[in-house]
Amino acid sequence: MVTITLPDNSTRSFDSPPTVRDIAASIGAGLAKAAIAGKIDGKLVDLSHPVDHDARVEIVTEKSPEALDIIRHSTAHLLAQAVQRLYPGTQVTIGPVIENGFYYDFARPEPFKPEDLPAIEAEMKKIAAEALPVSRSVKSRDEATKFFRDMGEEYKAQIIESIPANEELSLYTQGEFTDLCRGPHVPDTGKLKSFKLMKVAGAYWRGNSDNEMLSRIYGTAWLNDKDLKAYLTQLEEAEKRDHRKIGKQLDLFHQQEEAPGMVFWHPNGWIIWQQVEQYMRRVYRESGYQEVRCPSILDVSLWKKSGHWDNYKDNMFFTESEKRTYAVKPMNCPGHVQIYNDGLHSYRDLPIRYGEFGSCTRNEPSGALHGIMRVRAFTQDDGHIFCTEEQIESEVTAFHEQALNVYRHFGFSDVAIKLALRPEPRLGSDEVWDKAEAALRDALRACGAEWEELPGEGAFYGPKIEYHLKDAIGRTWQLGTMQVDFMMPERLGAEYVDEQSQKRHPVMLHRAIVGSMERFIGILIEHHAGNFPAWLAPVQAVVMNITDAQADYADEVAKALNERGFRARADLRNEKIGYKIREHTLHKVPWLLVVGDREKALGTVSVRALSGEDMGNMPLPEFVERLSSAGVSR
RNA sequence: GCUCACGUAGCUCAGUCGGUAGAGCACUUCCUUGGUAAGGAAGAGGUCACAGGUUCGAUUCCUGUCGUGAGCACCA
Repeated sequence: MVTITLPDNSTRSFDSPPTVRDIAASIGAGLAKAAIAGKIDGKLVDLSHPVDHDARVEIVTEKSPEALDIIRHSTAHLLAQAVQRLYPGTQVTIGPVIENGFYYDFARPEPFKPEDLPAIEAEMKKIAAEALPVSRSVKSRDEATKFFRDMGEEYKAQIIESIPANEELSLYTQGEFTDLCRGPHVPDTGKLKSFKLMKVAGAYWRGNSDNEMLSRIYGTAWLNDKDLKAYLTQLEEAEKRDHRKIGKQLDLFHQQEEAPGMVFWHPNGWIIWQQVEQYMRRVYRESGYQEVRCPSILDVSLWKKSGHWDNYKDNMFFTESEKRTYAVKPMNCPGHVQIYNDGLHSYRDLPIRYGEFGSCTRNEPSGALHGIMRVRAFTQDDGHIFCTEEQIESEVTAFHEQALNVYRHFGFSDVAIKLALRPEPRLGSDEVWDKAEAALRDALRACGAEWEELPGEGAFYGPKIEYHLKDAIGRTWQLGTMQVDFMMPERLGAEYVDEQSQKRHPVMLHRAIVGSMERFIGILIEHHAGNFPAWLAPVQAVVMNITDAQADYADEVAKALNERGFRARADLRNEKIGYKIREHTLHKVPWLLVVGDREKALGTVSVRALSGEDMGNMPLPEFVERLSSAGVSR
């Protein structure tokens, strides 16, 4: 006798152990049909799983939060089966669920091509239509290894060898295809309806670049066609926001072959940069930083002392002169330590905070470059705080507040915090790392923040807090960082004199809010889809005359606006007003001012917002007042 | 760096099964002076990424280099 408790706390008894499917059927035929999997005491299982003891059981249907992952995982198997039907001899490896879909890595001499995808997808649809039942079986380690070796599936055999001995090995079979898998899976392939293969790519076996490259196929899968379509639409939306495209449309910057991973900022783009920089400069000032500036190249000996040479020499640029080797600086911290070291410091001076818009150059691998988001020459809003251990907490909490304010100011309100812990390899003893990690945890706790911990993700000299922001279409970007560093001051000989006249090493905090200016502007472009808030817009207003008769007045209006600190231009071209409006709308100018005979006679402007909204006719001073009160000139 | 794809006018793209290229927009000139998302006409503009090879002939085919894109790996 087995007693089952359902989520509504009702119970059902069975004479012999029922399967999850039996339980669903006993509740209703409709539920049995909709069932995808089950949960026994919170653990996900297949529908065919027997329940041999009293337990709480839940039927997983499309409405359950777990359903999507199961469907995606099963769709990955569907892909593998289709591939093996069409390309016999292809070895299967792994096929996990990822955000929005799944992938499967295959081993074969010829990698898959984009042209192969339609045929594979068609075969998947065919297998889904066959509605093959999916069955689970358990094999011993030796049996399973032999099973896959006999089929020529060397990678699967290797995976089995890496699974801990105490774990059960389960196999899932659908038709002629069997895969090693933890499960659970849908009961039959007919449950898989809304999927699409997206792209092919190379990927290393076990994620290690020393291993052979496999051929990966990415796919997306959803509960229904409507969700699938919505996802594809969202991808199109992301494509429209691409900063490389908008950067070209709005004439913000360009990149060219002779300077891979570097940016040529055009006048429009540089205005945005300056707005961001001036704003961040104010943040430095208001939070007690002194702005400094360091040389771009420094003798390589300094980078050997700091540890950067050991860890990053392959990613640094070097230059030589008169038998000395210099490194183009990849970071600003050693420079800031030199400024700190030039003079004697008392404990009374601490904390000392230096800020710099520091230009860094790193020889990033060519494959890592991406528009202005990942470049070789970039500028950080980089700051370093020299303080005592006791001051860490208050410095970190103050920074935290400041960072959140900045993000809000730029229109980001959804911020997640992560704490990256000690990596391999690293500098320093475990005791020092314990201390550094504890200091950051304490500070976060003091801020009342919630955070996620990322083991192994810290910098080689210290752990770091990371700020991850969500943009307008739900993508996340890591921006700010706060890192505690007990190593660098000692390595580079930074000291202060304490109350007992003893020399001691200060703690160094590395911090950035927007991180790379290039990347941040790229993110701003995509977040706003090019429709910048007026304070960032390269051109805030364009004054357009209707006919030549108002050219002088339009010019006057533009001049008056410029004199009041706004970025305004007059468009006096001999074009129809509709043409000018279209053009400046496409260039995303926040305000379009139309002046004809009426406006000229009355000294007014006719205002049109970027959205197309007609804001009516108003005297120029009133328009200026509106801009000022909207905080546009900051 | 690795795998695959791509590189044609300022931009977006077509095209050439090997006979040195075309559209729209932008640009220049002229006509038009028009009230809220494209008025008309004419003109100019390209060593088809670069370097080799095959060929009577290469933008087209082959090889290499550089760059770009999508992933992987990397991201102090």
